[in-house]
Amino acid sequence: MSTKVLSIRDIAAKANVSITTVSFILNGKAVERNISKAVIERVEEIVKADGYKPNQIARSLRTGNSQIIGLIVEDISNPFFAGIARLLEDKAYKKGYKIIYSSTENQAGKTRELINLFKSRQVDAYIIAPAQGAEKDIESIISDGKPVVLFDRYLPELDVNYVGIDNYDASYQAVKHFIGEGKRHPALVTVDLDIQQIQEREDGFTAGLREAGIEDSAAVVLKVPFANTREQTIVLLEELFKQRPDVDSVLFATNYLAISGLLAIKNTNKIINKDLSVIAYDDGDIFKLHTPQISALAQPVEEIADAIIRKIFQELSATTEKTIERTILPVQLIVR
Amino acid sequence: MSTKVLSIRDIAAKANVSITTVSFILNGKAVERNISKAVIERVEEIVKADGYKPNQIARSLRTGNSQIIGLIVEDISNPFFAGIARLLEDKAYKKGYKIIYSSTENQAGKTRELINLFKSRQVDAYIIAPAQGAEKDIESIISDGKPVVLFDRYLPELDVNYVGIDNYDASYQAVKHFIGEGKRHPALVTVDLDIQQIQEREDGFTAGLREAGIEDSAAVVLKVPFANTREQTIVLLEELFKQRPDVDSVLFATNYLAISGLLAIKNTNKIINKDLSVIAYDDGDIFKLHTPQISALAQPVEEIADAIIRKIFQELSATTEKTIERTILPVQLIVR
DNA sequence: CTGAAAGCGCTTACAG
DNA sequence: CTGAAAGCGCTTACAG
Repeated sequence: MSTKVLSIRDIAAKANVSITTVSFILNGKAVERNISKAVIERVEEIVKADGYKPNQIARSLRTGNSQIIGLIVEDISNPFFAGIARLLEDKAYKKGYKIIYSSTENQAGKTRELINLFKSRQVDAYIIAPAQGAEKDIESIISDGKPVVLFDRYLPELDVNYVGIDNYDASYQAVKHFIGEGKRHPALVTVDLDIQQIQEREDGFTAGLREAGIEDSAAVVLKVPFANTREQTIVLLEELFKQRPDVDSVLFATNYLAISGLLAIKNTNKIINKDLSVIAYDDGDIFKLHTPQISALAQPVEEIADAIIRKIFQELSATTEKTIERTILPVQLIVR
Repeated sequence: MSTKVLSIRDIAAKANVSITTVSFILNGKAVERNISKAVIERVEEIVKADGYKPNQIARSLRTGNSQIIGLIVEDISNPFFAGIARLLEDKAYKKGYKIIYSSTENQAGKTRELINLFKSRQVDAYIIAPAQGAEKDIESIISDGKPVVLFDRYLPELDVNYVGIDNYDASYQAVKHFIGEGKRHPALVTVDLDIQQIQEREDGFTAGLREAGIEDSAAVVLKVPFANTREQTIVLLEELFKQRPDVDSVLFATNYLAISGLLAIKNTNKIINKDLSVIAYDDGDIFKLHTPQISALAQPVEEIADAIIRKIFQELSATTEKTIERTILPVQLIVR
């Protein structure tokens, strides 16, 4: 039943040459090795006819690289990460690289396991939206000399490539928009993670308020526990709207918080755009389709994916010293 | 800069034993090999202290398996596939397996490349939502003796495990619901792919109409080209609603068609639930959040993932003859 | 123009 | 209770 898989040895035998010759032909070094046209053609024909594919495992063991890039995100089913993953996959594919990905659920332990897994699979480069606490593990791959690009979340202690957005400015834009609409009581609904990016989203928010002459003490900031189920979050938000009826605008710091928030608002008697302005981080179909449509801080996903891939391949082909690059991309407020 | 990676040889040297002994200890065969407690402890301590991880590439080359399952879907950024991927990832992880995934964009050529890639990486099993035309390639992995489970799409010519839903009955339920609401002119918006699953969705629809005494000739079925951009699809749908003002209910055969459809309906003067009943295949946040909420044919994703994983691991541990299993799960119409 | 041989880091049948 | 050695399928420095 299990058909025998061909090896380079089989091809060499069929073609009456050594495996060395076959290997050189397969790796495009036939010309530089002055292998005769006749032999090249003979071997290529046999390879094609038999559908021979070199065993990448053996090749990896020998060469130490794998043509695989490891991608580590918090949750691949989050549309933002799924979208980035898809873009990275396309772009890497065109250069002959594959992406393998896995979710960490924002646990440093799981991140460590994944990094170890990827290490033991000899991935050639890493793209990581890191969980807090993963610093040591990330350092270890950097010191292995592998290209590493962090995105979405930044680890300040680490001297490493990063592609992200200007979270501070994004939140600031959002508040400015609220104030421009005459709102005086904006709220921020964020997550209780101690992540630089999340902190920046809050800082931009409070800075915007301060500029508008609204005191810090008047600011409404709700930090939703990361581990909450959606149902728990909805209850929490309903409570917020009940206790603070003066809130006239809300900025949601993540797309899933915005979704919970919209569901919570449905259960109140607040009417969006009349009683309450809403802006969500990350754009998506869901905000376009909502009635009314929801304004969003759209991350430039295409540019993010481009910047990541560019840096990865720059380092993969680097002969010279690597330079750390931090790319901060602007976010566009889409008003609807 | 690049710290030296440890090998089993280094550990053996440090512990003053042979690599054979280290290997047996690492693979939990220390007891059956009667290795002394002292040696076991010494080796384990060194392994731990040095953070040694066996090179999986070498292990794969030697054993012929990889503890990796390959997942091939049409588009990982589609929420249905992203959700399934995440569930499979969790379930496989618990059994010590990793999932690697890639998107085919429904092209047989890309499917072939991916299968070849996975083959050359020696994945242990395959989970595939197959594109039409991939039959030969799938046959080749089956004849390699690897476990294969298809899902979402079925290839009738192939004698292979499958996990799917009862598409015929789902569409039939939807039509029945429309008729129960007094609708007499249901439309089906589907895709022009020649896939069994899509055909079944149409067959259930027309069967429901026929049962209600509505003639085939009166049925409105729009087949949207697969390659359409969203904008093209929206134009097409607006055209449909203009030309067939009698349509009083619509079943969308995929989640992305429903999204385009809802956007198109926004541009007409039709009011959902008043002028037009809507049911979408695949449930999601987007339908829950829409105003009004949209009824959906919810695929039992958890059950689908469970059935796939169960079959995969059953075959991976199979000592006896494998039996082909086809699991068809019921779909629930969620009326909103 | 071409090949024999070493070696990547493991596992395991065999021997003692 | 433990180890020497073969071999998985490649790549490549070296030799001719």
